[in-house]
Amino acid sequence: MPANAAPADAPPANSAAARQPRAEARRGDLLAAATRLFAERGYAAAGMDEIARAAGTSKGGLYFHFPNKQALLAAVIGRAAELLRKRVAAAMAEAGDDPVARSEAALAALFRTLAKHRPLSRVLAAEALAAGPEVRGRIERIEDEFVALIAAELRRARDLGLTEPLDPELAAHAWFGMVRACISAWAGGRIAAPPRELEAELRRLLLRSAGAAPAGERAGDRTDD
Amino acid sequence: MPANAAPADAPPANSAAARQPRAEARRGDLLAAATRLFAERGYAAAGMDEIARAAGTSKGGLYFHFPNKQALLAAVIGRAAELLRKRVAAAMAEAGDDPVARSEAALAALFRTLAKHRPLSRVLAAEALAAGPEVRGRIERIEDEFVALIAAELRRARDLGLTEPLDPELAAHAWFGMVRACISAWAGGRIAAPPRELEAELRRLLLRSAGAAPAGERAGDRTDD
DNA sequence: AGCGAAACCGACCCGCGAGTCGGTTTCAAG
DNA sequence: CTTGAAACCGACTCGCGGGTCGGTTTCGCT
Repeated sequence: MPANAAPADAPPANSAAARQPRAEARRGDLLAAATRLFAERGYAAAGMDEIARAAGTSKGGLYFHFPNKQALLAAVIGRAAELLRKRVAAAMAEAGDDPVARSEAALAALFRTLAKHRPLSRVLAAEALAAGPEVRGRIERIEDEFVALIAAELRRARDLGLTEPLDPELAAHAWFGMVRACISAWAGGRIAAPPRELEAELRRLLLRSAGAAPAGERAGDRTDD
Repeated sequence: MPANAAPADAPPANSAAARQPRAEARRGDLLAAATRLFAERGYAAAGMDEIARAAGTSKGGLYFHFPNKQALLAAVIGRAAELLRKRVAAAMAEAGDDPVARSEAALAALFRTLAKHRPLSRVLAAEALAAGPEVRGRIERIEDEFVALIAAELRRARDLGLTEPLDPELAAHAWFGMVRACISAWAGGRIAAPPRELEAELRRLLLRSAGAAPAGERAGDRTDD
């Protein structure tokens, strides 16, 4: 009997194959549980059985949806990437044309999304890097995607004379690093400030580092959820 | 026969007990091999047997020097911490009294040391976080040590009016994050610039983010652009 | 030379957890 | 109601790797 056929990795939303919604829900639970446990105990220490139980199902059920542990991690990361992409793209689109405003918006969206999903950022930041070169590469590519996004805006800003002369790629990496470090220090309780102030202060640091004035004074955009 | 007695964790340089230098050398080889392999394959994936062999010895020999895998990792981290402490302290002492100069020096030392020991920074940055909460805490404490060092200088600088108003703790975390991100992007070949330029550009970003002029411009040195 | 401890070796043990598999339940279509 | 495929279950397998241990070599000391 052909037991496991595994719906691969990303066939849910498209085509006609959208099987029972119940399966989709389970898949979601599994992904959520995996994210939580990977973050809490670490990739290596989190057991498949444990994850399955945490999602209210069994090992067999888990292996029906994901062919192996690596694939599970990959799915978790993929989901995270998609979430971040969506939020950042939306924020940038809403910010208009000004490259400084777009950079600000992108960073703010990144910050808020990561802050809202601590376990996820933990997985992205640390646990996943210990799971082998393939996954490590995958994460690096996602990071670079965002860095490139920001670097492009920074280049435009620089060429328009809105910032000091700088290396856009390097600056974008540095910005990303700042956001990450602050998020993780905050998530670990090593910074006391509430997210709102943290974000404001961080924004000041970022803009000053590029030598840019705070875009237009139209900063009061609402992008919560 | 009492086989393993394990020289604990840090008794080498002090007191009279400095046993055969040959043992000390082995210990060093072991530590080096462990650092390399932890960085390359990850803590979980690196096997004790593999590490022993890479150091030119055997499992038994490895277990003579370190009681278990965790302790080996702890020793690797401890060694790294000591190296960083030494370099940074020396650089700061050499930089005199000016808090901006001291911050610059500390960051530069951090940068250079990490850049010179890629595998080590990899272990510090990622692998070790996946090895359990105890080790994770240990690393966080080391980081916080340096962050506190820089934060203190930043606070002084701010109170002297040498920088814009800012939150020293947050800024220190952000600085640390910038350095880390740039190092890891560079080590991964994702930034092309040679270390010298990278360091210079990074220094510019750091100082601008605090709104501080390079220390040299206020003293005898002149550094136009 | 001869003794004893430090240093080292590597075959073996054993628990743990990823992955398997035959079977059972759910459910939509006919 | 029947049927068969999708979805799910959980006991079992099995290799891998951390840790052990009895034995062997090195070497300082007298």
